[in-house]
Amino acid sequence: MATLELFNTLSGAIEPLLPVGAPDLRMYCCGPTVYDYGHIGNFRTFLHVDVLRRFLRQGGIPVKHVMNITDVDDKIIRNAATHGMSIGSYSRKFEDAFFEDLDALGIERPEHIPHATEFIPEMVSLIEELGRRDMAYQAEDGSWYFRVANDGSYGKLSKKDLAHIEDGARVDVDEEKDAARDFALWKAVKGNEPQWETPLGPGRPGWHIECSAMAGKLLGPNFDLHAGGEDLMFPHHENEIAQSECATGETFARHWMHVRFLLVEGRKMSKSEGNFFTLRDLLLKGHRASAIRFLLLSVPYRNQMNFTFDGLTESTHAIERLRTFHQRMVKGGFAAGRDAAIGDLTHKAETDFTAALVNDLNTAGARAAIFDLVRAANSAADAGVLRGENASEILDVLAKFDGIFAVLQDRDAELTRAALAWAEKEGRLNEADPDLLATLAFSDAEIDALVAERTLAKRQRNFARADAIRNELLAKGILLEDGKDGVRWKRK
RNA sequence: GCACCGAUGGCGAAGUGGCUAACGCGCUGGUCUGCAAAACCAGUAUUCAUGGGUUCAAAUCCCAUUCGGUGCUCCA
Repeated sequence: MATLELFNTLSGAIEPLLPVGAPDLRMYCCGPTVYDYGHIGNFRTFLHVDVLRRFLRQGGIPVKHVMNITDVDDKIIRNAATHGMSIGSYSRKFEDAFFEDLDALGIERPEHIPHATEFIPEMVSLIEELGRRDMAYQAEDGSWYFRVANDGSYGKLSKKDLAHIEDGARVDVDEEKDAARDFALWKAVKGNEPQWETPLGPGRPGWHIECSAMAGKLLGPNFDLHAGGEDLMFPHHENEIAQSECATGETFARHWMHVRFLLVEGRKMSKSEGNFFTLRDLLLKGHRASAIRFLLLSVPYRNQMNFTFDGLTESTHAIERLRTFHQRMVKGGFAAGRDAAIGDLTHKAETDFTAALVNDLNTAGARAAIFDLVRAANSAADAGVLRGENASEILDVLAKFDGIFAVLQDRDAELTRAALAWAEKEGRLNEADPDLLATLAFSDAEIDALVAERTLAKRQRNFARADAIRNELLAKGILLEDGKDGVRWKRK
């Protein structure tokens, strides 16, 4: 397979991404700070990183992927206090929720998931090394800061005009720091906040040093790729580079991938705009996990994407079509043999699919290649030209597609039920869509009984009664489909 | 204020110098059906925000304008 060509923020150019110095591709992706439930903007980033790792592995490149969990920070401390919970149990709760959400969205687990609080000694030695190299200093209150002025290459990732930032009115003036843009490596303890006794003095780590310590420990001083949301580019990633490279003298990550922001209904997602959604919010409204995944992947990672409810409906329909087509191929019943023209189209779809992803992970293009195949194959099947061997070749291509997009297997109902069970436990069932609840409250047995009655009515050509039952079920969100093999029903 | 990104059909969106501007959804028509639904098929932008320029050739490059978004501060 051709080598993936991925945009590199550091160089500003599209470059091949290959493992260097190790058989597997070593990558680090900034994980969540577990202070609340994840929102769909968070998941857009993790979803696109998931596509990256799935595609690399599909191309035969093993991946060593590290994603951290920030389990101590100001927001966790604040929220835990207001909920009367310990820091540990509070962050644990949201970490568990985060992984449930990743599973619901079909996001694979990284190979390593380190917790910030487990790497305090590594952070301390990193800061000590920076101190020895005159890149860090301790302020009067005991906090440690990074001395930006001594780092000649500071700003190389975000290409900031540093002089301008220094003049900026929005940088807080901190009495403790030597320079406004110096950033905290180690925070001296305040009050009874969580703290660690270390050679640096008592305190807790700054945010940026966590990632440098964990990436350095698990991936080595230099590695292949560092990924994250675009907002992390500055200052977080810039600071990671500064700390790591000044301490080790080596290039930190060679390749940097940034996923662009998500808009919701055309505006930046924010609680005050009323367009802030967690994954759980959407599941409770009756949207399917698969549709959310598919929609968030439908726009390539480097483009800003507008998340809308119309888009969610569209994705739901698109997935239905793909699943129906997949079932048609699985079911088979085609004449033996192979049609050469369909075989060529199948091969072209596969080639186009891979070519799109090789080209800076063009997920929209990859999707289009598969829909081309769906249309061509359906036409061929309708015309009776599609043969058994064609179907199995097509299934291979669909497997390749689903190895990246992961939407063909229908786990949606199960995931929605899980979300409802969670809402019930949290006393938030009132946030669920009433229609969704009504539909789920209707038992399968009740539905089956009505469907049977309707089938009987139809056989007696009592269409008025049959249609009345169909409408009654429809009003409760149950759709009936009369197929050749009997009646199929599904919840809307 | 400074910096950066974007503007493609009803909606979402690919395409970044050269065949009829992908693909999805929607819509319209058709097949199927007792009628529907579902599924499938077909059709659906002479044109790429606006104005100028470069070129044999521009949605694609350059300049200006308008609008939208983002960063500079915790944020995926």
